[in-house]
Amino acid sequence: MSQAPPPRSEEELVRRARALAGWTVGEIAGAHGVALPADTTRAKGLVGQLAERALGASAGSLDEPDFVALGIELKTLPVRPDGRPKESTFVCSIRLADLPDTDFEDSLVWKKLRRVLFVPVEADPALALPARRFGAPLLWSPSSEERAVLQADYERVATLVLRGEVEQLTGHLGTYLQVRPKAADSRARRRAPDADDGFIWTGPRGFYLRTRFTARILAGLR
Amino acid sequence: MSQAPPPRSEEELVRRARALAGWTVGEIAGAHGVALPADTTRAKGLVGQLAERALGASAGSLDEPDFVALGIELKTLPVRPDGRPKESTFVCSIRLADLPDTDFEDSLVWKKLRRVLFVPVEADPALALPARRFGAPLLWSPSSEERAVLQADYERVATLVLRGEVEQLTGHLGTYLQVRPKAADSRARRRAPDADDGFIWTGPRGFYLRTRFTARILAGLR
DNA sequence: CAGGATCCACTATTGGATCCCG
DNA sequence: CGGGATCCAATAGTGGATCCTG
Repeated sequence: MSQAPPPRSEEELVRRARALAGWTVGEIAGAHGVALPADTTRAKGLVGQLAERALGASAGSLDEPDFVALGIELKTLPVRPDGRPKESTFVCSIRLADLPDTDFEDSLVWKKLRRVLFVPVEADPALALPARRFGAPLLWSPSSEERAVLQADYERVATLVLRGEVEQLTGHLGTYLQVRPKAADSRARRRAPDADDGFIWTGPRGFYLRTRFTARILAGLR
Repeated sequence: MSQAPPPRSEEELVRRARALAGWTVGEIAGAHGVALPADTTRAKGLVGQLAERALGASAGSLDEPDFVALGIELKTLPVRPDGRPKESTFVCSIRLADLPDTDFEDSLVWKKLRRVLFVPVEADPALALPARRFGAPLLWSPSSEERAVLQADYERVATLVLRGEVEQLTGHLGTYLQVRPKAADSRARRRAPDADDGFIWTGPRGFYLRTRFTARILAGLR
């Protein structure tokens, strides 16, 4: 399986992403020697990982954006036939124990969202996975208003965790940044601080960008 | 059919509305000699008119709140078993021709929403109409934030009408104040200004309060 | 018709549950 | 597990259609 070298500049990364546009998932998978399951249920995440390979993302970066040297995070975005995103976008897991001690500026959320390369991919269920096409990429940074909303969403979550109210962390929270379960299944458990000095077990959660937020971004409504 | 005299003060109106709470629609209808259809489909609006009678609203006020002397508008609010409203709340019809010339301060929307007496009424489909109970009333005025949002919603509509874009007036518009059809049926037509000096025919529309807005109000989330 | 509203088929959104890879 | 995500049942929202009274 081939893996492209890291792009040396933002321009190079954007050139590569533009070159991807119009090709199908099947074509790109073939070019990189990646096998595609027939069933999309068995392929969750594969298109994202394929895009990483094709664009030269540093594989397995943990607390950093995908393109570490460029400070750019890569996100594939499943889009409907009309171009609007279908799903929310995973940002990062929530470290419940660290959250109250981490300012937004220093958070992984902010590190990843400061600059994002969105790569749309067709996700019409009527299209078989190999037939789906990559679309024109969008290199995005939040406006000051967007940043303020993201920060407010983050701080609301941090406050709840600080107060030990982790069970209030549901998908209802957040204007742009949403909180959702992030686990293989609902039986997974993590320790979280409780209201006193102890801890409680709760389901692991992640930060996601709401679909309507990425829809605004793609639509160029700034 | 009996009709209560107008209340002489806000306090008297609220006393009457509180006295209504707990009684059923059937009981109040009986007390006022009003017949109730068996079918709720044939009774649309009747509970609202019954509440007007019972509380002494000035019948047939047009461009004024129901209690003209008090400046208070009466709205019955159909609520689910858990107390949350089921439907949006009609405010007033949209006079398409006048809208662009009328500031929010002078609008019928603002005249009616400045002060509203909400009277909840059970609206669980499992309950027959006569068995549905009136709930505890809430005398409400918009906070400054709420007013600002209502005004922004209003002005967005006014702008679209001014530009002749009446076909953009759909239920999607508005954070708190929604635009919806307001007619006996979909064949009804009204004249509306077009982009030039002429007019086009379009369906009559009204301003409504979104269900989520009245839900916030009832929940006391201010 | 304007004011008082609700019905309901359809679509869109929600958010908890789940799946692959290394 | 953490990073890459999507699935899908249930709920909420939409808005056209409709109904009564004066």
